Amino acid sequence: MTTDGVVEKATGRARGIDRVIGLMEYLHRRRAPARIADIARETGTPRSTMYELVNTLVEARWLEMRSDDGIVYFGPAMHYFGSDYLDSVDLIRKARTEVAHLSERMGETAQFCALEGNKYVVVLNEPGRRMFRISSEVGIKVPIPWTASGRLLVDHMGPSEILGFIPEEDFTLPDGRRIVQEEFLRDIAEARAAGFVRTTALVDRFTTCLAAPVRDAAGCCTATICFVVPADTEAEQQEEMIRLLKDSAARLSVPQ
Amino acid sequence: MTTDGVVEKATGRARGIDRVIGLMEYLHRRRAPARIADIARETGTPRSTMYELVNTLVEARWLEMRSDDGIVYFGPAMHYFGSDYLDSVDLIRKARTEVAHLSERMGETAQFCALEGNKYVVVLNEPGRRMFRISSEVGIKVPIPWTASGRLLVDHMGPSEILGFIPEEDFTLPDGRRIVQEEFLRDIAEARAAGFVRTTALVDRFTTCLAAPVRDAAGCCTATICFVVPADTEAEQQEEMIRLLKDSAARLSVPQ
DNA sequence: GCACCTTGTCCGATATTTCGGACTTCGGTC
DNA sequence: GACCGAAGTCCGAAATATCGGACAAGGTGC
Repeated sequence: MTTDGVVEKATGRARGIDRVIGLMEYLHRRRAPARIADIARETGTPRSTMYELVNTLVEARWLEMRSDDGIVYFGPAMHYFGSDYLDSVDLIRKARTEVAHLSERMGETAQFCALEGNKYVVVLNEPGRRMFRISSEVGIKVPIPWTASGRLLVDHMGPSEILGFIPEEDFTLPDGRRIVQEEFLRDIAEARAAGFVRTTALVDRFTTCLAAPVRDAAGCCTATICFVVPADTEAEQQEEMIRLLKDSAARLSVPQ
Repeated sequence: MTTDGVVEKATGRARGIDRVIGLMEYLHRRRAPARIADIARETGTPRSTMYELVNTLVEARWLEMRSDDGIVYFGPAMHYFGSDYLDSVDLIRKARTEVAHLSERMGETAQFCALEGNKYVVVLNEPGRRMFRISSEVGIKVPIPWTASGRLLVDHMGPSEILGFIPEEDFTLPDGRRIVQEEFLRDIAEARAAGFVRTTALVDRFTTCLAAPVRDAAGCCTATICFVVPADTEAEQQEEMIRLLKDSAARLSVPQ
């Protein structure tokens, strides 16, 4: 994966701001500090340009030098801006409280998820108290059929609309298995009727995901709130989690 | 307040990236969505340039159009990058758990604070359950003497070093009152001995702040964890909070 | 010691981005 | 209905940011 998105003219010249966007998105995909030269190579940016830009960004604290060895990653300024964003969106602000309560109460990973285009993203993630934390990565796009929440987030569409909306290749799981479209559509209908959804061993063999829909005034599922737990979690405990999720989801939803 | 920081050549020309940094910092200071024309004026950027940049940033989801009326504010990408930052810093990741527990347990606002240069900043803020939430703003620089935590964060320095480190004008509170330097130094010594600090009615007349120090291997206070509560909170409850803070702080500190 | 690779800095040329200003809409006010 | 200000778009000119390549400083393997 190289340039992606950076519009270069024929000469290979690009605006600094476009280079910076490419750089930040690269770091986000990578989810780990990177060497400047690597960033330059992977984003298709000339080395001298990248050094120049990184210096500017480090000064602004958008990036941070790690282990003063030419390794950089996101800096505190990104957290401050992101925090401003979370505070500015009413639904997300309320969801933070809910997710925190859920995670604290059950000691399991709780999340708040939504659609971004035709992909699923985790918006909020509060890890549980487990040693080996089960949790997806915030802000990473994932095919809709790979997730429990995905089955709720498209439930306002008709079957053909859903299949038109989700790219064909998204029905193939990371391990190569295929999700049968009819089963997927059936899951969606059942989830809608039940007011929650449960999936087990979808992307991860030992994980169960429980999710409840957050609905807007039109009854459209705009987001979900969910637990991510080990697949062998006691049935009774799962029932309690579903109750809690439904309560939280109701508080976040616009009363019908 | 205009340009601030944006290095303009004599002609008034500046790099796009510098303009963008100015724009984001303006929004952060403002803490509210802004009209594009206002951003341009307030940051000293030509209007046509600002429109161009905002379009680019909206497309990248760094900014978001609010109410499609030319009003913009931070977008989800900032949250994703900020989230990556939080996860990448070990101390902050641990502090998130502590702050969440504290806030949940007592129902009051809990925070994790640090120094940024010679100013104090709130890094993590978990609001309590109060109707009128008492809470400072994440990522906003505040003079050290205005805060309880500030009295811990400089306790590795000598008196003259401290007074040299903190700008003279930072001893003046927002309402014009002066903090006497000798008293400030005494507070610091007492706080160090007690292992916590309490301040009341410093910036805000009705607020008490309780803080405990997080120390590194050298015993230097690199951060604090604190509660922000109404000044009339029962003494007994405050004692419990102090106990909780000390426990949390100990878990975050490097064992001496 | 030598060859080789990587990191980081520096410099001049030129392709391009920024900038100012003109212009069109739109909405409100008198 | 005329006037005014604000929002947004468009365009050509020129100041300059980006780029390639050269270079120095380390580090490593043989």
